[in-house]
Amino acid sequence: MGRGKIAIERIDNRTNRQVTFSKRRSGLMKKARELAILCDAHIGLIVFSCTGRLYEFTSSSMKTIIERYQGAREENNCQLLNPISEAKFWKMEVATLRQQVQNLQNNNRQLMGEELSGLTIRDLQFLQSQLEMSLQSIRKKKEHLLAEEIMQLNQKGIVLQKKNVELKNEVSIAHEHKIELQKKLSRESTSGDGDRASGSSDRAPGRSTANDAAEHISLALSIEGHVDE
Amino acid sequence: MGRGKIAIERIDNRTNRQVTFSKRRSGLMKKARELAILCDAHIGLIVFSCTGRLYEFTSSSMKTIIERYQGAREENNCQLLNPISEAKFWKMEVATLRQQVQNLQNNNRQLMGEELSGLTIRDLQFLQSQLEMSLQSIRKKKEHLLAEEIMQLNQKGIVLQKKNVELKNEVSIAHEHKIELQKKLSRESTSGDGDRASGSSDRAPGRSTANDAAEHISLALSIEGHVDE
DNA sequence: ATCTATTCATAACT
DNA sequence: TAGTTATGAATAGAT
Repeated sequence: MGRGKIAIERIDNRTNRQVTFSKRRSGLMKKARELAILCDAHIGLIVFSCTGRLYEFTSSSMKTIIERYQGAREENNCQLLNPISEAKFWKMEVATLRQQVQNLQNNNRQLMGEELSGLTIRDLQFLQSQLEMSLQSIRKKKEHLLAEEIMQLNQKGIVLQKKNVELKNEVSIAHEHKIELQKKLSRESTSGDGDRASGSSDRAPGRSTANDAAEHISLALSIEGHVDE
Repeated sequence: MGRGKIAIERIDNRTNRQVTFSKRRSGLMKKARELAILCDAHIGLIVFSCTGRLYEFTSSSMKTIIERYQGAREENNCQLLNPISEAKFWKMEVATLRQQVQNLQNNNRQLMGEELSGLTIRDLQFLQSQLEMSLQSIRKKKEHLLAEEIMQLNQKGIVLQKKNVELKNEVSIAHEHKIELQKKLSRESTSGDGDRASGSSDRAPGRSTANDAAEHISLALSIEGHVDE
């Protein structure tokens, strides 16, 4: 990237190397910062130039990162670096975290509309608009979920209706078979009556079953819809 | 760089965040390596994902870099002593607190309308009514504060008006004194004119001052009132 | 994981 | 040392 491509190997020209160091260093730091913010990562970046100057980036505190690194990098760090200051460090860490917990709890309470004394009108105004925005995104999310659920129910309904049509066809086919059989029977015996009545009472229940299913589905949808408002 | 530009702020979607973390992490590591090679720099890069996984890059050895860093930062923390168990205890405490902080942060984010994926409609419904209650109590509190402020301003206004009346009286008394003095003077000299003009121009400013103060107070009140809506 | 349209980073130049 | 620009890299979103 740049006017020309360069091989990744030590830059011989002194000035060039310095310029490139400066540019790429800031690029690297920027990327590190972005990664930390975008992905909620904890990052420590230490850079010594070849002249020995120190540059660093941390998303929180380098001390924390290094301690955590040493902790994660096996538990044998008790001898490599401080044993007593380690205890000190963790104690500090505990204090910091306790403070953080306090702050978060306080924040939480305020977001829940509690513990509002001590806030100025401006603070309250800010809180209010924050909550209004929250509500907006929650409502949006909920609408999205509901819409999805409705779509799924609709599709289920369509499938059921199709099945109903198929079943209805099967029923009428079965019915016709039955009529034919009865005709055969009536031809074999002497009487040709007592057949039309049972035929009409068979077809009617077939249609009403399909209608019931459709009504049931739309009822379910309207109930879900009411939850939103 | 990508199909679209994204703002540098925490990525809400969990999957997206993980994918971006993975991509950008390797990008960052690559850049760090290139910088180290190109410019002969000593680099240590530590990355903890938000799930706590550790990734690192070093141009040489992390231990060396960290020691050099701590040396450069002049942190003289070298004294070997005891209680590893104490350290352990505090470490545990830290772990607990970190968990608590995570939970609180999560809670906070949800109250702020972020990180809503994974919540059911019921959860969202609950969150929504919680926020609506919060808003209600915040609005109430704000109204209370505003009412208080308005009352104070009103009282201030009353005090000022009283003072204005007093001052006006003083002014008119002074004016009458002046008239008397001028009458005496005109009796002593020959001319009896050049007095009425200055008299009327004296009294008019006195009234307009009182009116200005009253207008100013009611203006302030109406501005404060607008903040509410 | 792979692909590609875009945005970004930066090598050379000024 | 800082600013500009042409070009190669990185990567967001889609597959």
